[in-house]
Amino acid sequence: MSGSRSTAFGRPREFDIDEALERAMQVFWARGYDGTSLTDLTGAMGITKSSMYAAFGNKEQLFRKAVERYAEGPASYATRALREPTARSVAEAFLRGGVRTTTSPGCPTGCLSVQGALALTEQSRPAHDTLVDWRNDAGVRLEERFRRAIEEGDLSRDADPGRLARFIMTTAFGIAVQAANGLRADELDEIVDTALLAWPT
Amino acid sequence: MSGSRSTAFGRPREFDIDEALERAMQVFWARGYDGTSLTDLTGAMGITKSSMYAAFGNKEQLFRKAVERYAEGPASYATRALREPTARSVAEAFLRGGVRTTTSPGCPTGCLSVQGALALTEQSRPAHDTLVDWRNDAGVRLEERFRRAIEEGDLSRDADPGRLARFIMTTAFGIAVQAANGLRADELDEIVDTALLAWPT
DNA sequence: AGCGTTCTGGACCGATCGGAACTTAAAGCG
DNA sequence: CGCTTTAAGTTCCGATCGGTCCAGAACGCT
Repeated sequence: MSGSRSTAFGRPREFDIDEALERAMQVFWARGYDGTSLTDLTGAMGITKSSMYAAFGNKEQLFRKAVERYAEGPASYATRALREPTARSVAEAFLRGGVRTTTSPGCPTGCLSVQGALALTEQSRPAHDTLVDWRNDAGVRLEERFRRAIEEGDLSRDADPGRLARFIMTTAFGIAVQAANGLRADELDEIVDTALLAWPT
Repeated sequence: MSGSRSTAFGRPREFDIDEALERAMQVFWARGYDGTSLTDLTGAMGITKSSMYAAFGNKEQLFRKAVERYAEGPASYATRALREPTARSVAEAFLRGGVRTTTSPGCPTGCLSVQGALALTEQSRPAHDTLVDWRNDAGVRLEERFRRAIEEGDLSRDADPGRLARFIMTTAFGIAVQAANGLRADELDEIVDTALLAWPT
């Protein structure tokens, strides 16, 4: 973890490591892991390969850190949504947040967790697995939140938390693909409206 | 279009062009356009690069032909679904078909049209555009079918065909991602059940 | 000043990328 | 039999891939 030590010993870093990571995240977001070369990355980050390797390790570790930054930044709506008071408002906040992030101006369309490494290749396996785990974790957290909602009484005891979580996650993933397909935010919000019609009363 | 001429003039082709295309489709399906190298392709196809170039042109054209084969093969459920008698049964057949194809044993999980080239890179732009067009076309055909259903009276005049089509497409894309995520067919079928609860009465 | 430590820029690495070229092989036809 | 045509197999191409190495530069510390 030498990348975050700010107590300078030796020559100080000449670039902003957060800014560089932000740029790397944007490139991975737009082009995916396989489609992004070191030249793409260092070009966008404004640093040389040696600086990148010294600060982040290698391409694979840089991707992992970019995903972490994505989770805490553009995808932070997911964690925030879990704090909504009812299961239904959790689901709605989750989907609305997905719409906003996948269509945010100045950012690539779509979702890094979906288009970062959906296909599985030899060299993208670590990146692929990272994203599979993250997507599944998100579903599990949603399921646990829905289970709590049943205990709290704002969701019917007949409801299946796992099934609802998988449905919401599916809708969110579909929205990410549609955003990459060029759909506008208002069209995606209509999709959220429609999906929520399936929500148990 | 010299690839399909079977009237032999000159040395006859020693491999089955359909079989080779099938293999190429499978590789693109699993690894995506960017993640697939010519070595991957020719290795799976059992031919050399020169044979591939002579028969299919280049990697990009091979991808296009693989997508066409996918559309007529594994994804043919989409066209068949449109012939269902009612809008609702069209939607259900479309989604059930998606579940079956994205979880078919012996084939890669997920959907070629989604994971073939979701991210946009310099070299994948043609493949990416091909898939964007195809996905949007599928939505348009669904929308037209729903519009016809309104005229035929099996769908309410209050329904919005475009909105419904986008919702069904979104669910189908989400299912493709979930399949790539490792969900089982029965879990995906539950998602279809849930999504159809949003269908207008 | 000298030293240890860390960062920078650029040269360099073997491997692989998509693709072209060239030779050899197998067919029909006169 | 040549002659033409097309496919197969091999070699080679320039470019790029992810990654390493090294000399020099910029700091804190003594």
